[in-house]
Amino acid sequence: MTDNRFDPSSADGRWQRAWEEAGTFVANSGSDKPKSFILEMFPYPSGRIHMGHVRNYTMGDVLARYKKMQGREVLHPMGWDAFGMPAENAAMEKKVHPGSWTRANIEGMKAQLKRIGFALDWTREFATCDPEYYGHEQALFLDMYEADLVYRRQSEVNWDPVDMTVLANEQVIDGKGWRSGAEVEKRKLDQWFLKITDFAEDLLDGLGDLKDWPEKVRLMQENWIGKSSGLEFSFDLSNGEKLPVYTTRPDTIFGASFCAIAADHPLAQAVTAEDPLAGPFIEECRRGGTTAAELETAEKLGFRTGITAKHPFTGEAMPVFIANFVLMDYGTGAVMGVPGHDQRDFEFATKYELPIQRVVASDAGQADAPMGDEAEPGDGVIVNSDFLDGMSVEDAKAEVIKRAEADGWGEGTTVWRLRDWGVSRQRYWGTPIPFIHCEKCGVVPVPKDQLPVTLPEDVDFETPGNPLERHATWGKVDCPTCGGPARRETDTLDTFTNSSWYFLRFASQPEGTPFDADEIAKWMPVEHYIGGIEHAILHLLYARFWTRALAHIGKIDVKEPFAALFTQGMVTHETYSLGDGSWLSPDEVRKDGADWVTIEDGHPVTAGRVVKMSKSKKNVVDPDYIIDQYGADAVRWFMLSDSPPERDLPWSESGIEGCGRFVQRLWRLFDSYDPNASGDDKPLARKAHQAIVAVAGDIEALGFNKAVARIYELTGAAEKAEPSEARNFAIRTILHLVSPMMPHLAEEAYAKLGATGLIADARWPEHDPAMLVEDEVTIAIQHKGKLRDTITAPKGAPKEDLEALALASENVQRSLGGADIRKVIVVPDRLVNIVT
RNA sequence: GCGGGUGUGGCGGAAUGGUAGACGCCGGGGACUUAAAAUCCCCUGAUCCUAUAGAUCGUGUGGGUUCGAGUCCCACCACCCGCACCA
Repeated sequence: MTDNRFDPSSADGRWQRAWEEAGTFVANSGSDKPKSFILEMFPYPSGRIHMGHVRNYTMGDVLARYKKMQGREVLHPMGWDAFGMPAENAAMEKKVHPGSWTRANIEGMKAQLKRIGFALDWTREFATCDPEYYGHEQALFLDMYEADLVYRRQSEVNWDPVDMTVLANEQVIDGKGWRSGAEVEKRKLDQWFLKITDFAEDLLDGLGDLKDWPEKVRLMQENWIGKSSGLEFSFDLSNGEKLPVYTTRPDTIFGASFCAIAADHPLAQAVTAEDPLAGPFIEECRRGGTTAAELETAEKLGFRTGITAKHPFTGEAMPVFIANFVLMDYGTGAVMGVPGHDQRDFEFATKYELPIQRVVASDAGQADAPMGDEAEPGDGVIVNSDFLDGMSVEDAKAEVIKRAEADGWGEGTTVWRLRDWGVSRQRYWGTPIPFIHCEKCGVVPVPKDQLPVTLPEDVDFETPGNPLERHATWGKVDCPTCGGPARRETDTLDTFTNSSWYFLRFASQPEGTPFDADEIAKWMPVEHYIGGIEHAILHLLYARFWTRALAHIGKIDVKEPFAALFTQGMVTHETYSLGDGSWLSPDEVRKDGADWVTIEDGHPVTAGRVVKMSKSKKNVVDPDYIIDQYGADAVRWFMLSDSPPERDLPWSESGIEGCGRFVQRLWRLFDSYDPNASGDDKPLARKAHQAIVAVAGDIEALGFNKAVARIYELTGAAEKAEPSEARNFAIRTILHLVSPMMPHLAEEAYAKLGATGLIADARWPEHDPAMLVEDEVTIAIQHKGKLRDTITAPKGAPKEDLEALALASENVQRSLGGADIRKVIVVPDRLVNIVT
């Protein structure tokens, strides 16, 4: 009895070793082939590879293998985004060192990745927590410092007054510290910043060149950078001072009825000295977290300062409020309130009973139309505004700016929503910021020959806060300038800096320097960058910024790091819960008829919504376990099938079973290959040629689900066909088309069919253009916009013939019922539509 | 709250403004088998019907443009992602 089953448990490892021994996927920068740099966002070593990683890396892998088949020299590397908070949390909870926890995770996850058979160049692997890597990062940071792209200033953090520690936004839950439960306060600290705003205009302009980025990501970045033009001017205040404000709606200036300033505005501080009630209000504003979402959803609160501002045109005295929704970081930290045409101002004015004046209307006749129960921020005609009356919003903006500039009390300015990037973290497990504080010399950079500034190993996490700060000796150094006693900077860099240049280190990793510009030039930009949509703004913007900054200081000659971006969807799974709200994992439940019950004792289970796999909801499946059952190729196939890659992929047991079956189905098809078969089968040969073109197109567009569907179709056709040369051609074609997706099965079958060498080194099949064209097409016939019949006609048949054939149809005649034909629309090779 | 996205059979989805539901999963029926697994074949949006080479309805909801709309336009609903210290 011949065993015609494919056995992944022996084949997977065998071919993975074969690739490794042959160095099949080691990138050769010296090759004269055209280069392709395929990159997926590197993982944080959290402990185990999850299905989301598998999906992400499978997509990149198919592309990498496909590009290789197209004759490209491919760089497809992997590494570890290894700094970050979870390692410190593990240290606190499990009493393990963040470093050893991270290293152990990397080892385990690397083994998991290797089992999936990814075409990765492991020779370039590194972790961002390697002193070598972060040392180079420190050098680059110092380069940026020298180029005046780094500075220090005060900035707010979430402060836990009980744990006496800085909290990440994630650690603030409903305004309270996650561990202590104490009400979080905003506190100002001296912190390090990168001048990303220097590149605001360029980062915005650059989006226009990113044709192969999703439109939505470009839009999000555009809105994030937030270029706006408006008027900056000063109100004369009743206390004799001036209050500079910025507005994007100078056209509505006649509708202004109050001014609002941020709680940490200098004027607010001044008010505190005179009004005993101001202090407590500012304290109130200081409570709670620092996130924009929190600030904007919080109730709008104001404090009447008693100061008034004089309207520049009407001379009217308007009250000045301290308000919790005004941001000190944006514009001047003060705004004019126009309740009629700004929703936030509207709510504020309603609450504090301030006048709401219409100054924009749908037309001039509507000047006295009453305001509804919300603001009207839209376009219209200016009314009730003296010399602006009758102008469009746009003209009025220009007119007010013109008058302000002519009269010298204000000027048109551009303001960016984008703020400089605060990179200071008061944490241990990150890149030490390479500076030294000297009482005599101030803030002094660590000399480059003393890099890397490495993290001390002997740290404790018994108490919250930054272990670097309380380390007995690490911080004590001599000042590099004067030699006197000094202290190391204890802040570490935001982990987003680690991921802002790792792709450059993948492309080139010399020993003494971060990278070599000539090597970089060979590989960059990344041809395809694949990762989650959650990185649409921050990571991608920071990486674009670092690339520009490094180009600006002459380190590289690359403008945009990622030529094409693809954002893949999440892997989701149904959730299971008991009545008490506790979650159950998929392997704790089974289906009993239409219901779900626990395997253990048959307790009824509620099957809940399909959501992203997460440990907290227990709706996870472990890749290792699935590979044990079905092999790597079935898992890879599942990751690519059915769901479009940019959308969520619902994991299902029946789905992976189907994939497992298809692996065997293909194996039987390959097994049925008859080298002695003869004879033609033109329709099948045509399908094969069409598939070569279609699957290539699908892969290049990252439409893996469509490529999969086409392979199913061709497989079905080949299975049904009688043995022939054409059928053999179809089988060989399927083998090649499927090889980037199911590489282990493909290698096994390739060898079985008598080929020498690896299919991983093979070329994408050639197609015959003459074989792509169909002879006959099916034409739809519509009457009254509905399908009445279909006819078969030669491709390219003239309109008159199609019309005649359509009218000859019995169904069509019945539908017409003798009605007069007014018009016949013929779309060649597609349809005939009869209009009566 | 602000910015961005998604919505099509029981499920995942396909469809340059031109035959809605390709392909897969589930389900039903049959073949093979002592039986099962595996495999193979057929059916599978809903309703009506004289059961058909018929009709009507149907792509989140409500309108609109068009000979023709899942696709374009307007308004809405639901869910998802991001909001600068999660990565």
